[in-house]
Amino acid sequence: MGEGGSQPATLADVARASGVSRQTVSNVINAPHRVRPQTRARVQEAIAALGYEPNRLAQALQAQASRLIGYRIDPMQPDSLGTIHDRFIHALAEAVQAADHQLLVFAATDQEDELRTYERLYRTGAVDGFVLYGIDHHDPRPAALVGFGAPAVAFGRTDEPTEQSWVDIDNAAGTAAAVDHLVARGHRRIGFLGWPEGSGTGDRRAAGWYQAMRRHGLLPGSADLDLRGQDSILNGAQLGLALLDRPQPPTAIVTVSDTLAVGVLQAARGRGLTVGRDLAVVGFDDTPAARVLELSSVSQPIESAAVAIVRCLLPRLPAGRGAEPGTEETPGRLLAPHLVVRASSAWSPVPG
Amino acid sequence: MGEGGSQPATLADVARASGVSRQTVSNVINAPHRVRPQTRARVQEAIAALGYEPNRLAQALQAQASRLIGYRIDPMQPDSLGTIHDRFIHALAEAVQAADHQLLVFAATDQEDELRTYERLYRTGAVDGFVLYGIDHHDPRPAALVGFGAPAVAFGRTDEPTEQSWVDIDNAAGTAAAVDHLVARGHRRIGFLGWPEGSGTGDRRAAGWYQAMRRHGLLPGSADLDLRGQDSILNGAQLGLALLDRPQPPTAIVTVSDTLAVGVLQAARGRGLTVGRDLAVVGFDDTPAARVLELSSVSQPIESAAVAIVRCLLPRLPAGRGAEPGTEETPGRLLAPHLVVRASSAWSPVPG
DNA sequence: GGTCACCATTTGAGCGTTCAAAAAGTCTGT
DNA sequence: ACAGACTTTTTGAACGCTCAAATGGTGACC
Repeated sequence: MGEGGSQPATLADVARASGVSRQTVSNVINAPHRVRPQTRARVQEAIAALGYEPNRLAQALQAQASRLIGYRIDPMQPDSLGTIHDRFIHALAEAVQAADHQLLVFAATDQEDELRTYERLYRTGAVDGFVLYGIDHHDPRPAALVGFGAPAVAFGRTDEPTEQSWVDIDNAAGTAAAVDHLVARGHRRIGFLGWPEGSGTGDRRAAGWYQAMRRHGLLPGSADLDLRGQDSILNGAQLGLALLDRPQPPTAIVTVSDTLAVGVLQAARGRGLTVGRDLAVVGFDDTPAARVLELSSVSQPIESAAVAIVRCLLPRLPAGRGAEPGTEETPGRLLAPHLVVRASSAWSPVPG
Repeated sequence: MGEGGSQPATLADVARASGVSRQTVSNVINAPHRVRPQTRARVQEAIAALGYEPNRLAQALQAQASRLIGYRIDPMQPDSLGTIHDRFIHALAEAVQAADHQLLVFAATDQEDELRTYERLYRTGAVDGFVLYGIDHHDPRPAALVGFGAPAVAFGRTDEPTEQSWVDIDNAAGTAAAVDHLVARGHRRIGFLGWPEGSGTGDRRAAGWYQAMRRHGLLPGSADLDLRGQDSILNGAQLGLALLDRPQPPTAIVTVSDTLAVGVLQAARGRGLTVGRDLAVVGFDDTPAARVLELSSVSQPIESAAVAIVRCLLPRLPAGRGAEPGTEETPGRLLAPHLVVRASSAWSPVPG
């Protein structure tokens, strides 16, 4: 086990110590069945004695596979509350490590720089592929990666109809679950605060509200309770006030994000309403802020998403072992979120 | 520029295309002055035509330097608000890239796993060194890394008195600045909410409050306004109420973290006080939550910290160019934070 | 014109690993 | 005892790059 601060042992060192050739040592590690048990034992002893571990750089060069996955972290946008981005990175790192790869994380100043970096990292062999975060339709990044042949899987759906190129949350199901929950509590007038049309993700969350409302026979009656705006607390407060000042105000509000929901909490307070008693609010993303503020929120199964992404990516990587035939099941590309109910939506408008 | 989806060009390809040997191409890139201008031009033309970029794996193997820095991301603790951890990773990635390195980010399940991973990554040549986050005295990690000779720099001070092994924020100066600011606004009774004794960082922040209070002649008069508890919003609220219910309550409260500060905001609301009008509050870390809640907070210069860390690490890395003699200035190990004043502490208790 | 110094370029080797093929060893059956 | 069919082990080459040393060209100087 020992070993001072000296240079790490190499295959040749182990070979010399156990009186065999380098290749035999290599075989002991990579194809033990080819080596006579007696020799194998002797070599393994030497491996343990020298604390040998194969040099990853040399393996990478020979295999033409760095076993690194590239991932761009974007600077967080200053307006919104803490995101679930950090949860995603952590989950991704874990998933990638489970597949004997590692995560190479880099920063880019803008999108042009990002694209250049993707290409450089890939062409210099620094990474074998990429994971993309926050991708939506019409994003140029997936196409650019396909352009120079880099394997990539996006979190968020891309334009490519083909193969396994993305994994996404079933956003519509999330808002629909929020509506179902509120209806079950007895709410009939349920508002929605969303993002401006055009963001696929926001549109799908809006569609979930719309479909669930229609399913419960609450449309077109509540059609005027659907407002949109940029993702900021201030906007959430303003739009929230607009809803609360309606002649027939909603008893519950579903939002497209926790950020907007926090704004609604402020608006309610501004109108003298106690959330959870006079008004129900449900956010989206289950950020730390939601936990802290006792805000019900739609939680994305982001750990499962990371695992699914890696499962999609792996077979397309040079070092991707062909995935044992038994475990061949197509990974779900659309993952179901689940609603976390907290005090902000515990209230029922009708007695009983 | 072109190039389809074919294999990237190698040094040999460029050499063939421009009619010289591999080494000459290598020299054009790494030591251009050794090559006759005419030849150089021809080779550079071929490089551009083939879109050649040196293979990083091959360089790494030859140089025995991966030019990767290892960094463990820990799962965020569920209780506190969003941290500044994500800001740090981003800043670190940028700083590392500026030095022609990259960041390898990994997850570990516990500390034992973390230490094992450090050693494995280092001994397999996967990384050249490490950056440690959230280190305090008596943390076993720095010593473990020294144990197998891996270069590492910590954010937060280590036990080693030697060399450049850490960079830290001047925590005491942060809380002191908060006190100074409040005193300048006319406050005389300024409370402090800290962490339990034993965390070096928390102790230093407490010391900053204590020293500044003494300097302004407010001690021992206000000595009973110093309370401690674990970092959670609930604790902040409870300790905040304890302070506000004193016979002579404070007019301002400095906290060791934004998390506790948010608790104080809740406590104030619970007692019918409006923060910024009846009570001043200052947090620590300048998290997104502070921005959103208009909470004054001590902001850590985390981008500068990342740069300083890389500057400490670089000369100890195998690929670390010896740092041009001109820029030899010792990087500051203790960085000054600055106070961001917002509505929560805009109030003055005395007229004028 | 030959020796020397100097610049430009090439050759050979090696970083640590694995693949492919060759060589050596072991067993069986006749 | 020897061919054939194994199994086990070794050799040589390669991945793409850079270091160290060798080679080829130029001109200057006596």
